[in-house]
Amino acid sequence: MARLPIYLRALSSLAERGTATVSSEELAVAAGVNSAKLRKDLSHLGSYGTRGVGYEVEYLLYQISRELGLTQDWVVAIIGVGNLGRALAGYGGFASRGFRVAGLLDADTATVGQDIAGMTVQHIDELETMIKDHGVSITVIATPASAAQSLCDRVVAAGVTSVLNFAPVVLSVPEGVDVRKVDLSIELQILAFHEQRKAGGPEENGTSQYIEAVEA
Amino acid sequence: MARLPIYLRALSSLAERGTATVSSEELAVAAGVNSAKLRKDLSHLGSYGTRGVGYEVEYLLYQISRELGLTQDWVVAIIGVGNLGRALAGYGGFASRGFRVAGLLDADTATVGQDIAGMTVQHIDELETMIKDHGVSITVIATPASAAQSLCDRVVAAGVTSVLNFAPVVLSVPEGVDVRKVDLSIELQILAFHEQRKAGGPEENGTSQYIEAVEA
DNA sequence: GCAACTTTGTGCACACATTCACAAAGGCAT
DNA sequence: ATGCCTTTGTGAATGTGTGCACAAAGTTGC
Ligand SMILES: NC(=O)c1ccc[n+]([C@@H]2O[C@H](COP(=O)([O-])OP(=O)(O)OC[C@H]3O[C@@H](n4cnc5c(N)ncnc54)[C@H](O)[C@@H]3O)[C@@H](O)[C@H]2O)c1
Ligand SMILES: NC(=O)c1ccc[n+]([C@@H]2O[C@H](COP(=O)([O-])OP(=O)(O)OC[C@H]3O[C@@H](n4cnc5c(N)ncnc54)[C@H](O)[C@@H]3O)[C@@H](O)[C@H]2O)c1
Repeated sequence: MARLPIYLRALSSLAERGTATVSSEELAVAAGVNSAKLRKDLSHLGSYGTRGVGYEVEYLLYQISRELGLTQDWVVAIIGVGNLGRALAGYGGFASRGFRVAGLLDADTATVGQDIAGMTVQHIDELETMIKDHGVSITVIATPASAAQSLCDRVVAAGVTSVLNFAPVVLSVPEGVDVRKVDLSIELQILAFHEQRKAGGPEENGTSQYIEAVEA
Repeated sequence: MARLPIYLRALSSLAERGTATVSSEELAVAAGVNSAKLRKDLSHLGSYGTRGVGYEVEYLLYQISRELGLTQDWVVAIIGVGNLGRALAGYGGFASRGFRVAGLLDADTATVGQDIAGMTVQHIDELETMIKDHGVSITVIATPASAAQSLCDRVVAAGVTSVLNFAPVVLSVPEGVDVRKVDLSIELQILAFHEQRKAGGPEENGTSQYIEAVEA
């Protein structure tokens, strides 16, 4: 379930504050969801709550981590070390959740060899070698859209079955490979859509030059 | 509908290639969705297709842009000019869709005054002034989690009703304000979850030190 | 021990999204 | 014109997610 990471974060925050147990209602508020939904989500992992009391924070933390596969480390490679790739490379939020960046790869000869966040950028020709040698299981693509599909094909051919894509293209992959997409432009467009609704209201017209006939 | 931006991108790509009309089937493949779903989505905007032929690319492009509110410009402010904020500031994909970055704001005195992507970083104290003077309608928060909620409160108080949040916290806002969240760590965790499923399969056990009793 | 209280886990109803399948609609060739 | 062929738009069936509401379960106080 896609909400487990949010619960995990809320629980971590509670654990740091020294809270021992938490009710579904409290945790739901912290996670920004309905308490019934939270209980239903958690019940899918098993019965980890105590009626009349709530959930033991540390125990639930462990169970969710295990369910998400965070009790083991995952090896990540970042392809494309431009503006975005650099930001990702230097981001501390990955390592803290068991995601280890094994390497950075780029095609630009001026970028290859640079030291970024304690790593040396390698040439994209090393891609397959790096995946095999470091046991990379998740690949992040942060290149221009034009290069994304062929790079995706290469990492899939090298055995990677999880890809996080920042390029604004729909990647096509064989069955069994998971692609998740982060597209800031789409997020902004969705905000703009709602913003327009709020401002304009339900005034449905203004097709301007395209309208030719109107029915009664 | 959240898929319209994807259709928009596919259509733009077709338009560049000089395609005049496209069938729901072709467009669905390009967007990575089912063709019936695509037709139903488009039918919510009105009847813009021609039976036996398909959809006129330019016309549909305009209709979707209008529906999404992209026929007007939206003014964006970016708060927090760190690793991520810099990448966003320099990203060309915003301007090309009618999102104009009006300003960059930060609290760090070493960052304030720097020129980034043709803009001078302003001090966060200028936040309210900037929002009013430039008519900012969408705010991007790219600060550490600890500062996000109070900054969010400030922009909402200043009249902004759309926020794109990169900080790993659940922002609480009054009704009528839209918040969208981009959380890379969550994306990676979801990939890890599926990766574990693929590798481990349905071997459900291994609760290790926590297990105490097992039923038959 | 017992009763009152709290909180979980879940049955149920409802809303919404997805997909299939097909009739109606329009273009095109003859 | 006429009939065939393609493709839309949508009814209906199915699936999925959400939230209410409550009984069962467990705790705490007396
Ligand atoms: N910067 C942002 O805030 C932002 C926001 C949304 C989406 N994106 C998307 O993320 C991607 C990267 O954005 P960016 O701003 O970092 O772009 P960028 O141009 O700064 O960086 C792209 C990097 O990819 C490298 N590259 C190009 N072809 C390659 C190849 N075949 N193999 C390996 N590396 C290759 C380039 O050398 C460059 O270093 C783009 O697709 C962009 O649309 C970026
Ligand atoms: N870098 C990434 O790839 C990445 C990935 C996922 C999430 N994030 C999240 O995005 C946010 C920013 O990440 P980053 O890597 O750019 O961090 P960063 O530390 O590089 O940048 C944060 C910036 O915010 C500024 N800031 C702090 N408090 C402020 C305030 N009160 N008002 C205005 N500005 C303030 C700081 O001066 C700094 O310039 C963080 O919450 C991080 O968790 C980053």
